[in-house]
Amino acid sequence: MREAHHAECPMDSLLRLLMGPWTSYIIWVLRNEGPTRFGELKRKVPGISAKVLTERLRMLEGAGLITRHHEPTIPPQVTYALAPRGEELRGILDTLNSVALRWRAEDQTQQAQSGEPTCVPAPADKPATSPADSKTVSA
Amino acid sequence: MREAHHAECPMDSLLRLLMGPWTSYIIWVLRNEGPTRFGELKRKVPGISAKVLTERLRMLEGAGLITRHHEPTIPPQVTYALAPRGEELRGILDTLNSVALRWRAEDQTQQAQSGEPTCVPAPADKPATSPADSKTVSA
DNA sequence: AATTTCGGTTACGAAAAGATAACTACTTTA
DNA sequence: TAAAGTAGTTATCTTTTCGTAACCGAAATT
Repeated sequence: MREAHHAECPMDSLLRLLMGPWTSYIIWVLRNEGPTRFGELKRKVPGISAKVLTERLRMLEGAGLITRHHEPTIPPQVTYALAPRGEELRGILDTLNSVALRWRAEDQTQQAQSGEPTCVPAPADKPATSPADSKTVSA
Repeated sequence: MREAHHAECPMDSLLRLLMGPWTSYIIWVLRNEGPTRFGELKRKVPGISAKVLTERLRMLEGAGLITRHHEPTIPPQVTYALAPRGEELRGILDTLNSVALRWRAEDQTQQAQSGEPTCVPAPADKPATSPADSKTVSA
């Protein structure tokens, strides 16, 4: 019902995709941690259930934002990573993050990020598989 | 429950704010149409109910993204507009829109935006953002 | 031999969100 | 006099979503 109203708008579709409660956080974790396995991802996203995590992952995969690599070993290993399109989102997420950081700093009218948890652990993230730096920093 | 997990992350808070079903669309309309009255806004967002629209508007206002100008005339006129912080989001929304547009074009592997509805009517938007008349009645 | 691990899926109940409609106050219009 | 319009609010009902728990197969571990 909600997706039938103005789904013809590309941005709205994208926004609608990114809109789910955990969606952005999952992308954020993948962005910061690099390729991550299901269980580890679940551990990284504190309160999420396997059901919702699977659901979001499937949605994201269907949208081409992440990839799913299934290693059919006996304890199966499923690794998720940002797809090229997910990588394209990095610039936007970074910009959004800087805006959010700035606003918070303005709200505090004082120190921006002193000992504050920044959610983005390190600028030098794990070069797990994608050594390609943010080449799509558009904004 | 959902907002207690990692609400300390500025970006997640912002994402969480932008996340609501109609939220982004409202900002988008305000961005494209300029200051808009409640009824007109409701007409611009096809399937929204007054309840949800009010709720989103209040939330957005509380976050400082939009302003609410209440003219206490007899048929009351309430006009909503992007606040400075809402304006700051324009770049991000534009980038996101261009990404969405590009992806859609890639999906079609052919013409990008021929006769497609673009959701962003005109780059030359209404300059009605003068802060002189927006008193911001504050809740 | 039984349990644990891994990456899920399924069913079920609870909770949250949303839709709908009625109602507010006041003026203008028919 | 009655209806419409403006900007909502409130209540109730329905829909959707979410969390929890159980379960899956097979191999490794205890």
